[in-house]
Amino acid sequence: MSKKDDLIAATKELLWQVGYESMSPKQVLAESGAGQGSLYHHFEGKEALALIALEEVEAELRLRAERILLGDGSPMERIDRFLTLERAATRGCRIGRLVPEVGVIESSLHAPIKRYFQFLGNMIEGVLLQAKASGEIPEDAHTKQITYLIVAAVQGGYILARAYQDDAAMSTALDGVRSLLAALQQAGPHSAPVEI
Amino acid sequence: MSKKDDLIAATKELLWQVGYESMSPKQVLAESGAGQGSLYHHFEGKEALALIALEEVEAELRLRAERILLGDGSPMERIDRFLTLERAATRGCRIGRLVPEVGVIESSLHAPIKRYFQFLGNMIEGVLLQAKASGEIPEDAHTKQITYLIVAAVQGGYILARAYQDDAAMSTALDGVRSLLAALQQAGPHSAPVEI
DNA sequence: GTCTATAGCGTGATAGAC
DNA sequence: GTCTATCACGCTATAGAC
Repeated sequence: MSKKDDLIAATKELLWQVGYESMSPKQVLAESGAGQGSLYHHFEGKEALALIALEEVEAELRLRAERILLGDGSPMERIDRFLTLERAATRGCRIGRLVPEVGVIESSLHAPIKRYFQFLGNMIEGVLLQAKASGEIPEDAHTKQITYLIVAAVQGGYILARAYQDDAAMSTALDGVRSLLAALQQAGPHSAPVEI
Repeated sequence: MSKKDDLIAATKELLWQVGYESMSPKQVLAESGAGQGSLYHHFEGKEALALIALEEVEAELRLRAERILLGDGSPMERIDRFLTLERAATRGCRIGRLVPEVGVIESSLHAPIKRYFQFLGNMIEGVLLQAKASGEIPEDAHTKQITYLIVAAVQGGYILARAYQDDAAMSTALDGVRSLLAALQQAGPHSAPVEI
């Protein structure tokens, strides 16, 4: 099982660093120390290997989010802890960075990506509903919109940090969310959110 | 000048659709109808062609943002119009979609990208400062953080829409920003934003 | 289960005719 | 200024020895 695991580990790293389309089996072999045959013995090809690797990444990120969002503290404290998580901002999101690639969206790799965002959204919205129930945020706050905003701000924060080549850009964007959520918590129960 | 322009137009389209690393000169030739020699007569190579194309995209997106953010209406109305701009959400941002690629960030293509985000940030923050001056938002609102949040929400909105394969996901995220900005406008002048 | 060798194709770029 | 023909190389995948 050793070489197989080495191949998966190398693929996880390369998917993060160079993405799927630009990741060559040759690079995977070099990074893992395996020979040509090992890859095609254990996996049907590049896509099958990437799928296994990506599903592992998905599990890791889900676990990290779960630990915080189902952890200690009031609902809004947990949201805040999620927003202040330490992230390798300029490296980009291990899952979100793959989304622009056509070869990802139009292949089996789309499934774990969509699943991850759905999971994260459900998790965050659940916490926001708790915050509403406990009175931390107004009754009429739009939890679905705020959920999507939080996820988008994280993803966009990665993009900004990479564009500026500066981790701080992501923190600034996420502090913006925290700042507006703080204002929401101060607002009365009838703060007239946007109509759709 | 005809074939040269055709090559640039084809490159702009392909940069959007498949990105930089996965865009082959062969594709550009097919899409533009030009022959092999035309590309290398007018440009030094793939990177030089992509740079010209990307600078044109940059100019187009700057112009679009400028028209809205320096246009009619109160400052916060203009921000709102920027957030409700019609966007090809599932296609992704023509500039932001290139950011995850190593070959983009580590090449001459990085410059127009960074420049665009700086321009957009300056523009939005300028409008937020006007909003502050006119009393539309509280004196102590953190304009830089909110600026970064707005840009990140747009970029992340594109990612979400593409991950879900649903344009509505982006609108929902941006409605989240609009909703929180509306709450901010309702809030008093001492709404205690997050401390950094 | 792991390796080396190699196939078949597409890439980015060049040469040189018209 | 535009074209076709071609180069050297790297890609994904397969074959077959050990």
